[in-house]
Amino acid sequence: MPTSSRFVVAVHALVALAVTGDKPLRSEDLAHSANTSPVVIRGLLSRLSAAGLTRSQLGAGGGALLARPAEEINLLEVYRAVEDTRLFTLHRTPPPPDCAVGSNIVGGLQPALTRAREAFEAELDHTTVAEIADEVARLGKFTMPLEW
Amino acid sequence: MPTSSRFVVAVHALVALAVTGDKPLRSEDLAHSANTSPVVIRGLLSRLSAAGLTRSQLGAGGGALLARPAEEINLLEVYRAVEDTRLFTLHRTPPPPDCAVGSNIVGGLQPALTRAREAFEAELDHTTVAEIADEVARLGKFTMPLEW
DNA sequence: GAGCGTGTAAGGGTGACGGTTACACGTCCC
DNA sequence: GGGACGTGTAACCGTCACCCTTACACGCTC
Repeated sequence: MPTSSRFVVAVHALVALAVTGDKPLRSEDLAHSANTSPVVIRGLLSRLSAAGLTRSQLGAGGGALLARPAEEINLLEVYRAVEDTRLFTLHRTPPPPDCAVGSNIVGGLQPALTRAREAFEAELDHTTVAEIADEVARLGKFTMPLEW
Repeated sequence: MPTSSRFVVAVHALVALAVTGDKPLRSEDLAHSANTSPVVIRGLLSRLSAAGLTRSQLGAGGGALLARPAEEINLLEVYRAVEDTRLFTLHRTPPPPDCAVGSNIVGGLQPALTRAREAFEAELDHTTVAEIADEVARLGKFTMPLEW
């Protein structure tokens, strides 16, 4: 089972902020770009700002901004901000303790699962939002900052 | 969002078969060990046998057996047999093509997502069911084959 | 041939997810 | 200072995957 779409949409929003520069973007603008609703975007921005990745300006002319340069935001931070980071679901109901296999399978399996998760997260850790933004600019043949 | 519990339960079943040796185990036995229902186990065994990891003996005294030595079954095979291997969900509805970010975000992000998935799968690839079974036997202080 | 065990289909309960509506609050602009 | 703007959050709903249960036809062993 895959993750939710929150991660990809959150990266989408951060990339949009990165290519736009210092101009605040409204949740409505981001929602249009990601083809979702402003409330969903605001929910994501709420998590991202709690994680220190974005900040918001209220009032007219307001919107969301990156709290840090895009070069200093990596995908692991985004992932942790918006997703449940447990990659594996254990048994819905725990195995019986009187079973030699059932009582030890989780302990025996945990190290391998942890290694897999760490390898996954390490890969996200060394990709930045700026790199994705650069790639998007290259594919879209535009230069930053992008005017909307 | 995590995977389903199918992966962990499938490994559980394979480990149970591994520690038991050549004796077939019924879906009911495996269900008891994993604290789930026989039908769920049979659904998993159906996928595992399709992937060439187990085989089933019908009739009285029948049950499931490993199709190969546990040393030759790695966790990646199990994972691929029972799970949806797409780790990331893209936008629920695709971004509009007239948006410079929306039309290129997927292409720009894909390489990073692929690297993360490959790192994850590579880790699963070099752990075998036999290793997990050994670890479970060590934790449970029993020797294989285990009598039930 | 009788019983055992598998394989699979159908139906239901549960929970996460994403969309929508609604509204209170803070902030900027005139 | 008043009004418009935009955020933040709660509540509700439809949808879907997941897992459980029941049910039953088929094949194999004894």
